[in-house]
Amino acid sequence: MARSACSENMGLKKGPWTPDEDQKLLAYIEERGFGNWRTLPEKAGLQRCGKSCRLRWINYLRPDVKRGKFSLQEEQTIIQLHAFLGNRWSAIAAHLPKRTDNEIKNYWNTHIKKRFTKMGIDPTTHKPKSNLLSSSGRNTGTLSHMAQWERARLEAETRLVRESKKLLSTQNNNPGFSSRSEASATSTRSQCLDVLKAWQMVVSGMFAISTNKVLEPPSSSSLDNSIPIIELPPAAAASSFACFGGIAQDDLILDDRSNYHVPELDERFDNSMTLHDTTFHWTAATGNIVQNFSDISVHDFDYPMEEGNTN
DNA sequence: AACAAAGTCAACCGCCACATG
DNA sequence: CCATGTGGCGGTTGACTTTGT
Repeated sequence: MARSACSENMGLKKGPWTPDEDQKLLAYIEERGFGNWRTLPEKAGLQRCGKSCRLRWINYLRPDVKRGKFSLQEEQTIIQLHAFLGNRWSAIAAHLPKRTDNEIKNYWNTHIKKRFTKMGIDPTTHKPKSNLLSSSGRNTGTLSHMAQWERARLEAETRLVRESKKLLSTQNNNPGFSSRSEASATSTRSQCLDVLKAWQMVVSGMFAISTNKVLEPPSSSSLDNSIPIIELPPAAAASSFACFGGIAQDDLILDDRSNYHVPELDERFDNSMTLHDTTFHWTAATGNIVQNFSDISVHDFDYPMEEGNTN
């Protein structure tokens, strides 16, 4: 049976929401929870389709939605995560508390993307356009490897969220509980700052290797063989992890090959994917990308400062 | 002041994945 | 398995606002 799209639902209103409609939706959800989006509009006395209600709630009415300008930190996070994830806005949004995927997508398309283009950087690959041909092999290899990690991790997160949904379905009709999406997002956030952590470690690794560079022949089967692998000297690696990654030095375990592991990440990766090796290998190829991030992020814009940020 | 162009962002659309029967 | 319903996602649109001439 063919499904009817929102637009095909006769007599249903489209376009901008009125304050009255907002009030109806809000009141209904506060009182009874949202349960089934498809049947909600009728119960709430709205001439809208369920999808429209859901979107309005998620992007605008939800009490924990943060609106307004993006801070410098938020923007950096978006850029970093976009390098890993591409246009997976919901995954990116999971790392930005109180921001919606739609808002992030809009911000990317209207602000960041333009700035990238202006600076001659390809917004898709995050690489200077002039370097696309010459260096694509190296960087693409690194990023795709990282993306592989992240893809697998996201799959695991999806499973987690699905499990939590089952739990939450019992709470759905509790008026005090605002939204499943909210709960899912919260659950996801609490579980998965790994990417950011990992990225920050990439950055820290890059700085650490600047004076202690040790090149080794390719060793990991999971890495592009053309990429020279840089092993962080234990001391440098540990201190930089502790500084940048938000991971205490005590959390790191040194294995018999002098590689550092983060048990928390190891465990999570083990649960979510097949990794040949969860040891962190940072490649020189990452360097220029990170440099680009910082160049771009501080480029001629006024940023609202986060509380407590003295930059 | 009037108009055009550019920018912004809320909302829609179509597709997909997953759950359920 | 298959059919169907639902929620969720990313791409896109278009109304509205701001900026430039």
